[in-house]
Order: sequence, then structure tokens, then C-alpha cells
Amino acid sequence: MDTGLKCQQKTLVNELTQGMELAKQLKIHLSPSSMSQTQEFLVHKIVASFEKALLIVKWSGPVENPQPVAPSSAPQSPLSVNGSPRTVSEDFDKGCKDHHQEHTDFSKKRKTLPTWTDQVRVCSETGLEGPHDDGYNWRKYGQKDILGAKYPRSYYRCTYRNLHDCWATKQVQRSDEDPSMFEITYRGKHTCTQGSHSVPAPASPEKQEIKQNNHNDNNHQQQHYIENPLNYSSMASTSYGCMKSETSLFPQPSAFNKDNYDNLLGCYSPTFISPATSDSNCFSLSPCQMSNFGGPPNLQHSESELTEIISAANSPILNLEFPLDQVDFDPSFPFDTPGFFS
DNA sequence: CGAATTTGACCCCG
DNA sequence: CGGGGTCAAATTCG
Repeated sequence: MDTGLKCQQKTLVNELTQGMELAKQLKIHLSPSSMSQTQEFLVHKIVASFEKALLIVKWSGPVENPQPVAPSSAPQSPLSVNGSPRTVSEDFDKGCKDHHQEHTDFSKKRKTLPTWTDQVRVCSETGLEGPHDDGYNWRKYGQKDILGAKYPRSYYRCTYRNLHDCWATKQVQRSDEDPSMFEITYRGKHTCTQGSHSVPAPASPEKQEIKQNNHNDNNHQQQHYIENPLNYSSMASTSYGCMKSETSLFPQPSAFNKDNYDNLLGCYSPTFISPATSDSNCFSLSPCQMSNFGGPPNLQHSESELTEIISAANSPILNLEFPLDQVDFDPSFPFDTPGFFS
């Protein structure tokens, strides 16, 4: 039941993805300024529909229990995190980890991190740089051949993991069917720079991968599902992604999306802001903040939760209109340009 | 020379 | 036991 279905599923995903891309393109061509709200809304509806479809498809496959998501697992709390097995920052981590496990049973650290995927297509038409520079600095820490996949999967972590205790990671997997397609899975939220001084690295890891084969690229991206409340965040940022790619002027949509999304959420989370990172205002979303947004208490996320998320996606009010409006207000935001950070 | 990548080994989990 | 994720020594890069 696997290969066949999986194949079909992949094709479906590809088709849907393409549809979504096209819708986005369409949107781009209808310049936002000339679009009536209705039109814009419709376009977004279309995109949203594709996204939902993608979500559903994706979930229908491996759905079993995609995310055990620990109860109210603070997705980002530096303490709960430690995505690494053991040797990492041995002394410190081990101590912390063990303690926390004992106390809170966060045994699933890795899995408790918010996760979402982007599908990035790389076209060799415009000379745009990387498949997508998300504005963060990533450091490759591993590569692995994956069973059944043509291409190896690369593992990246935030360059500032140690400096800022930022445990965000991502995996880049090239699609075997469409080598110009990359699936990027993000895990964990950046607690580091948030567009602070760290000047976005000119070259993102993916870029390199791509340069190997392609060289020039242009990309589109769309985000998909995740687990736990942050899902909303991710989904909402999808909308941003659209707006972003529209302009295609800004190299780091993801970073922008998230940051802003967080800001929109009004996460003034006073949580641990280390002196070093105090420049940014919202790092970790506290569970309560998230549930504020998500509505339902975020205690047990699982399939049922998924359903909720998906159905939530049905109503544009939640994750489409919300961010959209924001963007509409200020379509020419400058805070996103690379120079902004430096 | 410091930082990033490569790559084989190791560990965890299903 | 094997696959996937991470570590860390060696190597390459800037």
C-alpha cells in the first residue's frame, strides 16, 4: 500500500502544488494595487484551497499519528528543546535535559518542536539566487541518503545555535520526481536573530545544493502543515509567502513571514530573552499565546487536532484574512529588505 | 586561521 | 535490526 499510494500521493501533491503556484502567479500578474478586495480575496481563496488540499493529501498518507505533540510542549522554550541526542553541549545540556525529562517528561524533544514544510521550486529562468533565502543563517551538519529517495537529505541547523541557543533546524530534500523541487522541513522556531544584526547570509545552504545542478533559480514556495499550535503560524505565513513572492523583490520571505506573523500575534513574550538576544521582542510563543490564536486549547494535538487545523484553514477568517489584511495595509513594507537588518 | 562543509560513525526509536 | 537524525573529526573554503 505504500509505494503505489505514495506515488499517487506525490503526483497529487505535485499537481496541487503546481496549481497553487499558478494561482500565485496569477495573483502576481494582477498587481495588488489594481485588484479589488474581492478579487484578491478570491485569489487567496484559490490558493487556500490548494493548500488545504495539500494538507489533506499530506495528512492522509502518513497520518497515523504524525505528531504525538507533547501536551503544551513549549515549542521553543530553550529548556525544553534540546534537539540533540547526547553529546551536544554535553555538560550543560545533559544536566538540563535530564532534569527536565524527569520533571516534565519531555522525552520527545525533537518531536515537540513545531514543524512545517516548504516546497520550493527552483526554476532556471530568472537569475534569482537561491531557492529561497529565508533570512537565517544555516549551517549544514549532516547529510543522509534516505531510503527510497533519489537524493540525499541535508540537515541544517541555525548557525547561532550556540550563541543564541537557537535550536531551529531544517532539512532539505530534493524531490526525486522533480529535481527542481525541494522540500524543506523546518523544525523549531528561531530564537536567535529575528532579523537582528545578523546580516542574512548571502548564500543559503540550499543555494549551494542548487548551484550544483542548476545554478540560476527562481523560486516559489508554499508552506504546508505542521503540528501543534504553531501550525497556525505557519499556515498564516503562507499567506505572507504569497504576498512576498508577489513582489519577488525580497529574498527572505520566510523570515519575514514569521517575524511579522509573530508580531501580529502580539507575542510580546517576555520569556527568556537573553541579554544577547534582547533586541528582538518575540521569540518563543508561549503555549497560551498560541492557544489564544488557535482558539481551542492546545493540549492534545493529534488527528483530531489536525482536523481542526484543517477545518480552520477552511475559514479564511482565521489564517487568511488575518494576515492578509495586515499586508494590505502596508504592502510596501521596507523592513524586509536585506539592508534593513544591517 | 577561523568558519563552514563533508562524511563516517554513533545513537535513538519504531 | 534498520532507518533517520546528529555528532564530530577531517577537510575545504574564504
